Amino acid sequence: MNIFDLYLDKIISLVKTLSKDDLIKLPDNLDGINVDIPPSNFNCDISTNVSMVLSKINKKSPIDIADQLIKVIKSNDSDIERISVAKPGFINIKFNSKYWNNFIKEVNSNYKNFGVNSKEKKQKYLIEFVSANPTGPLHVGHCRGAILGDVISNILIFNKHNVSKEYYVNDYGNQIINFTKSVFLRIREKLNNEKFPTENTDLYPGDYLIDIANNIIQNNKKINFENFDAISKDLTILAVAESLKLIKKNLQSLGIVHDKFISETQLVKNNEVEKVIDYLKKKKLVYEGKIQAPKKEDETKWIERKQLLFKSTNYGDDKDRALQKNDMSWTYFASDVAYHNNKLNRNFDKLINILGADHAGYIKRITSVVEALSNKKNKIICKVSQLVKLVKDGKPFKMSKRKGDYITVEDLITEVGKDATRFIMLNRSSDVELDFDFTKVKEKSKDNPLYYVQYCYARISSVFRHVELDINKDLNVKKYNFKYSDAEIKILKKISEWPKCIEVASLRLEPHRIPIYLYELSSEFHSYWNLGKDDESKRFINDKRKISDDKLVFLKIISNVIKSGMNIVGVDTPEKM
RNA sequence: GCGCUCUUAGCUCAGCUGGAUAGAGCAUCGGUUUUCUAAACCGAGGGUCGGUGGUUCGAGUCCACCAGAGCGCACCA
Repeated sequence: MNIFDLYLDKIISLVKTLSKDDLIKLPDNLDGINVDIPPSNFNCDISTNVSMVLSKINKKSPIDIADQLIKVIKSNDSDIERISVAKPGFINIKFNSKYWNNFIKEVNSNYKNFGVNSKEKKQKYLIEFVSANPTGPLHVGHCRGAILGDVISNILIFNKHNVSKEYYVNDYGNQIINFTKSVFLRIREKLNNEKFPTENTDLYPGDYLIDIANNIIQNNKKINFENFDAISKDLTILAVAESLKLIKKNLQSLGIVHDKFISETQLVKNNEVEKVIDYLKKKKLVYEGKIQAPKKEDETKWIERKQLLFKSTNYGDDKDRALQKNDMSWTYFASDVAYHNNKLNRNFDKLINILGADHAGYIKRITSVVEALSNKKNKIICKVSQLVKLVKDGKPFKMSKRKGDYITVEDLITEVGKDATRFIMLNRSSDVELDFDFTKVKEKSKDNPLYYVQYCYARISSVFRHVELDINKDLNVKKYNFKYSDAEIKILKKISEWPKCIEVASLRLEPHRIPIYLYELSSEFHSYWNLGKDDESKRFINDKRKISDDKLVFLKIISNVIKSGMNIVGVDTPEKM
């Protein structure tokens, strides 16, 4: 139940009636009309700009139109306490207590669906995220995209969409060969005491490879680790499986579970790459040609060569993209084309890809391919998560893959915990770089928004505990005819914004709006709570250790909104802290 | 050189797809605990929304140009 949308419908049907009776002229397009939250310094609940939109065509000032409209609006709505016109021509409405009683009743009895965007068409989504190379455990850099993807899924699921979460396993190509070689050398180190060549920069030096090597030795006693070429294929499968085990464990400790893992090697094996490229050739979108050197590049070093190219310039990319390497094997892009074709064949309504900032340049070519393959625009949405700058003790902290001194997800979770990581990573728009300060995130104080919101829920729980009620049980109130104070209505207004928050978060795939909303709601609640210090009548529990129904249902709906918000974010709401 | 993203208070950032007097937190200064949880609250100071033009009833928000920061620009994934 979105009160802003409901009122917008009301206003629109009202002006339509007026126009039928020839009392007012309407423009062709009514989309400009909206019903919004007024700034807090105006003492009213909702406001609308109708009169500004109607002003031009009626050749009257917005104020005059507004004066005309408020009489009609008021006489059509018994829930209005006060209606007024403000400066440029806004119509401001304040509701009476009957309205807020109905609101609170509605929210309490349908709390499970409060906030769900019911007008959105239910769709089938495929969201691909993380997809880090299976060459070792995840590190901090992967976290943001992982959490972003997970919470976007949660929002879509909350809105009753069908969502499939997928991880694309890049188990094909040079870096995998290097990885397998590194595992092989670690095995040799263990079995034959041959020193691992740490000076070779192509290899993976990390200590986790020793564990992987040990596991493989333990479980595969029959394999003869003499000749790399003889066993490289089998060893790749084993090594990737070990990596994926680590990655899945990392994801699990972040609270993330993917529905499906798709292997690049499998796509290549099934000839899906050839098939899709043949198809694109027939559509004249793949051809043999040359790529010119970018301006920056030293032209003497540039080797121009005929190769298979995809015509992404047809779709606005700056150059066509290579599909084959000079050894004729497929490029990463080629198998990604096949992967996206595979996605499209599974009949999803929308595809979502979550990418890291360093892959942002990749978006154009992949959206081009999806457009070419599906003949549809906007079938795929790519969402970029910007970098996370790590800060430790007030100083930037650089990770180096070379030295192997990067912070893994496991380190992060043991140090700051899953909930704090998720909440902090989401507390900013994904479009901006994020400072992740270890010392601050660990602090259990007001510096940390997670605890601020959790504390709000814990305070409400403590009231329920004191009056011996279960906060998790449904609350049945027989009669709603309460009188709420201005301070309480302020919070009810904030509650009424929850569906709007969800709507925008889901429409624009911006999950950060949820933690921000929860913080604001908590702030208003804490403020209200402290009123009880000076004024005993504002306390929830009275001197007879009882709580009245109005306060009880008021607390209940706040706690429900916090709980469903925190569920979407994927963090706990402890009843005691 | 090209592309993408960003620029809002001393610092870190919100700003609901164009609305009213631009908001939080931190930091600074000053207050509130015989109390349902002080992990909280209240108050004060702090702003040319990077710059210049444009679009319109109305711009932090949209467009153009300029400046600055980050990321990317092979047959690496």
